[in-house]
Amino acid sequence: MGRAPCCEKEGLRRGAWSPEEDQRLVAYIQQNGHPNWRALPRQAGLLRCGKSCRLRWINYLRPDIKRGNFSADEEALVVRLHRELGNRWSAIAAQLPGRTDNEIKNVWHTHIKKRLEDGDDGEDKKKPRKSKPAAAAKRSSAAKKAADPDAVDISKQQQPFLTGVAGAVQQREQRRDNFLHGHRTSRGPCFRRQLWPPHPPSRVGAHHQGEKENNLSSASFSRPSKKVFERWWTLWKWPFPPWPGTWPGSLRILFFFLSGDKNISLCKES
DNA sequence: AAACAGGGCAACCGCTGTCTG
DNA sequence: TCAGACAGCGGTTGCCCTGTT
Repeated sequence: MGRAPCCEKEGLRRGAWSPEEDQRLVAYIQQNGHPNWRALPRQAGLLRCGKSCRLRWINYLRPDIKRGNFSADEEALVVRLHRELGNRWSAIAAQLPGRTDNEIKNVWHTHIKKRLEDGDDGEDKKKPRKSKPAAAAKRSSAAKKAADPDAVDISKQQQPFLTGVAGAVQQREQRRDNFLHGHRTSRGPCFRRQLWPPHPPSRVGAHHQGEKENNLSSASFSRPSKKVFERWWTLWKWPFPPWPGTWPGSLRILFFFLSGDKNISLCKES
């Protein structure tokens, strides 16, 4: 089965994002969320591929991104998780709030891996990795300036704007993120079947209803379709994810099933 | 001061899994 | 059951920056 390209290649910008593009993307997501990445660039007036927009948002513009060097504790956690999970960067990222899978992957390949190869197990020695001062912060703006001589430093000019966006978007995403993080950030059926039902109904509902209606409120929770629920039931024989110790949360999921209440809190209990 | 090499990170690419109709 | 469409994942690449000679 062939696959259509994710976007028309002609006439689309590539490479480093300009501050103006960033601002457009953030403003659009603030207003509408991102129910459909493919349609987003057109609707937001961006000459970018939907995948590119998604990546930019997830890896750079998202308000809850933590910038700066990894602490020794974070690195140790990455080492330990990598030992347990392998190269499942998104699963590792799920355990490090504010860090993206891409960032963790880069840090692993550029710093941690080398240190481990040199005999440092990464857990005993709590020294932070050596860093080039402000290099990371410089890079993105420098790249933009290279692409656009009139570009300004995002870190100064846009941060207040982005911070303002943070509240609205974060609130909107929070409920869904807490519940879905484990699923969405995992890859492959094996992992999902170990930790989650194959199709958490909330994700299914959110994803597809959001696509159809293209509005943010519908991109939050919704009751799963009959078909989805039947498949889920067939695979698990039980409407709850089989997590030990999570039944209170699961009971809320049951309530969610029965009530279809979109406002129910589904935060996973720790 | 200039040239070069390597490091570091953002972005891209190709693929997979899962959905709906 | 199948085809088409989508989001998301991990691997890879390109380019800028920094340190060294």
